[in-house]
Amino acid sequence: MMLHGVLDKIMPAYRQLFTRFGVTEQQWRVLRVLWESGALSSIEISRKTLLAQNSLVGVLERLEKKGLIQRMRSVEDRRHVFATLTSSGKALGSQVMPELAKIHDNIDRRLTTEEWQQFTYLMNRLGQPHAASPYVEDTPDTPPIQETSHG
Amino acid sequence: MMLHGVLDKIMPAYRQLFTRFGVTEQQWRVLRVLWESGALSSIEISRKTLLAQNSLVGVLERLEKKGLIQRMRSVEDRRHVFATLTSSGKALGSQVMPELAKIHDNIDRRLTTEEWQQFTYLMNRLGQPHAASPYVEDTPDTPPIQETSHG
DNA sequence: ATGATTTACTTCATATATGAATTATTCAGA
DNA sequence: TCTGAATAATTCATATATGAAGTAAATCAT
Repeated sequence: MMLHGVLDKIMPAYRQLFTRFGVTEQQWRVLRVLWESGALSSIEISRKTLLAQNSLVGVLERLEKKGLIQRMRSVEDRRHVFATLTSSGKALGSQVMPELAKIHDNIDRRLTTEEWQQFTYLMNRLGQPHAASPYVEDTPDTPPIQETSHG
Repeated sequence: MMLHGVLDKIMPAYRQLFTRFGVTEQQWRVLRVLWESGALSSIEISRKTLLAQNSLVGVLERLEKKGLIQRMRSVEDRRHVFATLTSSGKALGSQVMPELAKIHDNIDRRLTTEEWQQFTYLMNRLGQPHAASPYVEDTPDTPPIQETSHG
């Protein structure tokens, strides 16, 4: 509940910025990872943005419709669909970045460096189920392979 | 992003429980506050559950359709719509509670008491815009209502 | 009182989120 | 080689999330 509360308080500022540039938060997340990593397959984008594959389909569609990205199937493995930024997609990035930095900076200043470390530490702990507990998180009969995604 | 990551990791366990009982997480949030507070107006439910009014409309509709709650307009102020639990709504609550406690307990154990205090502290700080910044967040005149628990 | 506002709720259009099922490919094993 | 399991992407149905607009009922200022 507290997590939702914090998100409800910090996201509007971001959302307000993105809508001013005609994209949504999720769409921006995709643009961002593309900006940083170049061409990525849908599944890689999914991992980096924490957006589910099926949700991602629509996001990519809308981004392509806006002319910000381009999709194409891989030649080696035709199951993969790669996405790349178009020139206008890159342009949008450089326009939003400075404004984004302001918001990001403000949030950064809300905690000290030490507190941010604490924050990261606590978030990691919260994400891991308690070991000495009878409770078992949804890991049916999956082999001892460490889950990488979110579900 | 980290906040999303944590939510993605802790929510599935809850969701799995709720779907087993035929309700969604949001629907449960509503049931829970009703269980605790009795009859509540839509706007009060909205505040306590952090669900937007317009989203809440649908949630309440579906809960009513399932026979778990009942809606009726206030007589004093006919703008208010109050919701109350039906007998089966209460029954569901007592069924889910124990299971819910297990999950909640496991999450509770992931941090020590001190760490939980740290957590609460950091979350509050994160929700408040940095004072000495030119950046202004849209904070109307909402009174300083303090959230009590993390469950 | 009465028009202008505000308040509580609802509706709309659009964008996700989620779990289940499909499709197209690739891969592994008899 | 042929078949069945595994992958990556997509589709579907249903439930929200969000911002904007609309309604009806209460309040305020004049």
